[in-house]
Amino acid sequence: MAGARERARTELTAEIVRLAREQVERDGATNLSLRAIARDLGMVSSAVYRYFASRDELLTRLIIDSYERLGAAAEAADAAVRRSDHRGRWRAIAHAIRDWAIANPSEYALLFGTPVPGYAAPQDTIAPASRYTLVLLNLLADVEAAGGRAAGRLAPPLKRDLAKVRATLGLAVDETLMAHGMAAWAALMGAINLELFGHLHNVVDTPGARFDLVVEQEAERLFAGTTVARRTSNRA
Amino acid sequence: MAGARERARTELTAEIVRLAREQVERDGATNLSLRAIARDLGMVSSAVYRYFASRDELLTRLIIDSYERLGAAAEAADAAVRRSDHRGRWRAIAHAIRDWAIANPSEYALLFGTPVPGYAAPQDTIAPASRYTLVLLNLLADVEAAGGRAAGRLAPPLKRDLAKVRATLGLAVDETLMAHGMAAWAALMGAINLELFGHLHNVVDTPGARFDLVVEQEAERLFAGTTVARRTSNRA
DNA sequence: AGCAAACGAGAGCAGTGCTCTTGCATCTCC
DNA sequence: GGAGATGCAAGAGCACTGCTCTCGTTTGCT
Repeated sequence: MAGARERARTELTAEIVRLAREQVERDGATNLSLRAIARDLGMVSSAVYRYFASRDELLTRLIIDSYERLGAAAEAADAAVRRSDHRGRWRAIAHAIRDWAIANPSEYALLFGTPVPGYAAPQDTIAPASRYTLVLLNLLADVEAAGGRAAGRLAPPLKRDLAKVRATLGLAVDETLMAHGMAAWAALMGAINLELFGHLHNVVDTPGARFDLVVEQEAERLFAGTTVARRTSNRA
Repeated sequence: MAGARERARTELTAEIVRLAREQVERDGATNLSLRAIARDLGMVSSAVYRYFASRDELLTRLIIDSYERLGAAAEAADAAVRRSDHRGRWRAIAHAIRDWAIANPSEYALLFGTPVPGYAAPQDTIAPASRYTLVLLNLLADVEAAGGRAAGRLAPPLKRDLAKVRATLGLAVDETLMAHGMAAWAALMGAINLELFGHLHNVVDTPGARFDLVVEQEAERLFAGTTVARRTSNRA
């Protein structure tokens, strides 16, 4: 089995992806060049098209991989904290996402930056894309199970959407709590975006401290009503 | 005065910018092509370089214009609300920013999406860039003047940075309140980003309703302690 | 009137994504 | 094991891109 041809194919495919990722990290996604990859490989440009039908297809592959890495980072951070320490888990997840973004700015931009105009995300990206959000949703479910509730009243259409999400994912999370969780998610991503895309220059030089603030504020909002876990070590 | 040559120059410059903006709106910033503009103008591509030294310079011009428009929209929305109705002003500003983003997605992406790798924002973009944030900061100053205070303790380095900002801008805003304002700002931009860049697909179909939620939550956080304005019409 | 600056046109360089043909290597089926 | 189908790399080529340089012409200022 594993004919020489097939093995060469998978190896070359992996090599292309590796070089592509290097290029994206160095020059950004817009400057990804199939021809440059071909040159590095000692091949002619048309040969690369045997492995990826187009530049977009290669980009899609990179996007999927990046989502998986981000998801893995979030999962690992979450898993390292005691299950009942919801605040600690939130902090860990949020910082893991930010740390990953800081460490891999080009990849983060690939996922959360400007979408390429012509490019429509294919179906096979949505599963990996939801991996890191699932970590947050699972945390919400645990909060709910521990008796956490969120105050407030939701607009009926939003409530309906969220009920649908709950049904689809099979998660036991109250719509209101989920809505608060999504607001926290938006604040988290917004803080990272502002920091990473340079909108804080000439404003604040310590984005890390500001990020902590956002995380803490969201924690306060999400877990203020939670009546669990005799207050033990809550510090990160 | 206004020699024919000079007049022709300013007219052509304006025409180039107009065509460039059209192109960005239609095809996105990455697909902006000087050659295409030259074609539309009936000129040869090299002639355009008499007016803009490079593609980046033209993009910078577009960015500045867009920041000005966004700033103007925010200012207008703020001005339409009674000064003492801080909640209403926050709502108006937030919705104005979002509405502008929805109406001009490509321009918004130009401002807040992935920065072009090689591109460093020139000095002359930072003043227009801070125009819409100034609207928010002025609101904070009014809240402060009305006796609004924010709870919580800030990390010393963040507090120092914010004090510097206050000194630079000459704004009378407590650091803690400013920090809360910046968190609200991050949440606002995060919500818009997620909505506009398609990260809510397969999650929530009514981003408008969800956006309202974020705005309301931030309003709650910012103005909970404010002890002003006998509660009158607070509805948008 | 004379001169310098501004200007548009054109050719050209280096790069891009992508297609098509051509010949060789490999794998598969009889 | 040989014959035919398939996979693959190479090369040429098309239609683009940003940008540079040169070369006449037009314009405006002195």
